Amino acid sequence: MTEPHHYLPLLQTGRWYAQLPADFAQALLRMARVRHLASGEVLFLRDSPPCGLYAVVSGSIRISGQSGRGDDAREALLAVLPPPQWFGEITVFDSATRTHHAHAAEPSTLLQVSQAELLAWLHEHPQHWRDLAVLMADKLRLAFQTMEEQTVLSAPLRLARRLVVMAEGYGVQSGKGGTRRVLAVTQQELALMIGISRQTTNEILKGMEAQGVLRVQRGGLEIVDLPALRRLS
Amino acid sequence: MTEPHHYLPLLQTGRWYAQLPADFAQALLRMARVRHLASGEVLFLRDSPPCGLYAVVSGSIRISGQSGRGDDAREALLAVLPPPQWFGEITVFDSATRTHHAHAAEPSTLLQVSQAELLAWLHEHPQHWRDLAVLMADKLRLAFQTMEEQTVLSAPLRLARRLVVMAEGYGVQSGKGGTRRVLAVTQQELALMIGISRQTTNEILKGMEAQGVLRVQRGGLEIVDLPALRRLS
DNA sequence: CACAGTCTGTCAGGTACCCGACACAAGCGC
DNA sequence: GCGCTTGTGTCGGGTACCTGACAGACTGTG
Repeated sequence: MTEPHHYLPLLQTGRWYAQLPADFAQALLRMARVRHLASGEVLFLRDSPPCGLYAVVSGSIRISGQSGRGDDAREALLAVLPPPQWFGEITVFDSATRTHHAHAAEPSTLLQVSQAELLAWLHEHPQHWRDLAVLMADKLRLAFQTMEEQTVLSAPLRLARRLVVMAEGYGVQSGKGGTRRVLAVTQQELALMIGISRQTTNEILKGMEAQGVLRVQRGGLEIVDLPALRRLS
Repeated sequence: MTEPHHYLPLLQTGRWYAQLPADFAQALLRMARVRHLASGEVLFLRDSPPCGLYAVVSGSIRISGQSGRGDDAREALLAVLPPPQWFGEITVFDSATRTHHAHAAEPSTLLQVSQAELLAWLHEHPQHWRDLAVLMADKLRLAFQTMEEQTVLSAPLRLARRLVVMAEGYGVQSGKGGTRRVLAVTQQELALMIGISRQTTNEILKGMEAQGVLRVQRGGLEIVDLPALRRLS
């Protein structure tokens, strides 16, 4: 499984990659090299220099940050990215430092396209800057939506919406790709994502379980009735 | 003042525009046309089709959204953009609908670059897709930072940070451009931006005033000690 | 197997913030 | 000048959510 092109079928299920012009899609795969990460291993840290563009092809990557240094440091979890999500594109554009930490949440496999190689290729094919920017546009739309929900909605609604987004793979699925019924995320992690306590998360989840919307399991949960979950928000 | 090039000196004080390659900077100005908006006038609404790229050159533009339709609609205010901020670029990349409403907060002047003209020009100069994308990258970085603060920090800290960001013109100033000492924003608007109530906002501001960090005025506030404000966060 | 580590479930007490209410001040049209 | 609208200042009661604590369940490891 060290051949990047092995993952083409998987990547094709991603909305962004599937809609790329063929030459760009092929070039990305050609430039990519496969990397394996052990559980918890660091991919990059906040404020570190650019190291290219990545795609998750197995496992999942925790994207996190932490505000407040020292002992009162509180972790903020932005997302846990599942395959076939692409990430790390901001620094390709501005060559500045990383906005977040990226760790493997479990043993994971990535495709890495090196910054230098990608820049060189885009220099030769500048019309594809736009295609890469579309990836960023998708994230900005998602970020705006999340920000608005965070300021306006109550904790139960935020949690319901977040579960919907996660079930849909952060909008990454292309059409019939279907949704994830089982989300392997602890209650603690959900709490960090939406900015509430672990206890409150548990209480809300239990309430949803009582309504038959989902089933709580150890280390995750299973979504039973996604339409109902969507209706909750 | 109907000549776009009249605003060149102002635009040059913006970090993004100032760093653009000369041909792109000139082309934007050449394609721009001047638009005047009365106070409260609508520029575009959420979900409306693309209408191009804008720059505020006088007055200010309220970027807002609203979650929850019907009577329980709560407004969320994303930002009140001052000159020389550029905005509206997401739809240039993906041709999808607007993410927010845009109203004039006061009598305002804008430069508008039409979607079709800009796309045609970029088709001829594709290497400048990257430069436009840098504008989006700046916003995504700011959005990530805001999201993290929103989930991790308490109301007083969020308010302090927001005031710092606003004083610095949302990071738009280039170097010595200096900071805005007077922010023309009501307590109600501040409350909507950081997701707290008007009353709490008032209480926090009064506390800061007691510390001599700022002065509260009708319809706005004056920042007296920006370093102290920064220290509060 | 025993044991440690991690995750879940639940309670009780505290508090940050919300909501409704109302008085007051400043600007704006007539 | 007068009233009208918009924004500020402040209070008191309610509640959503937090913190800390601890017991129980599951899982991997020696």
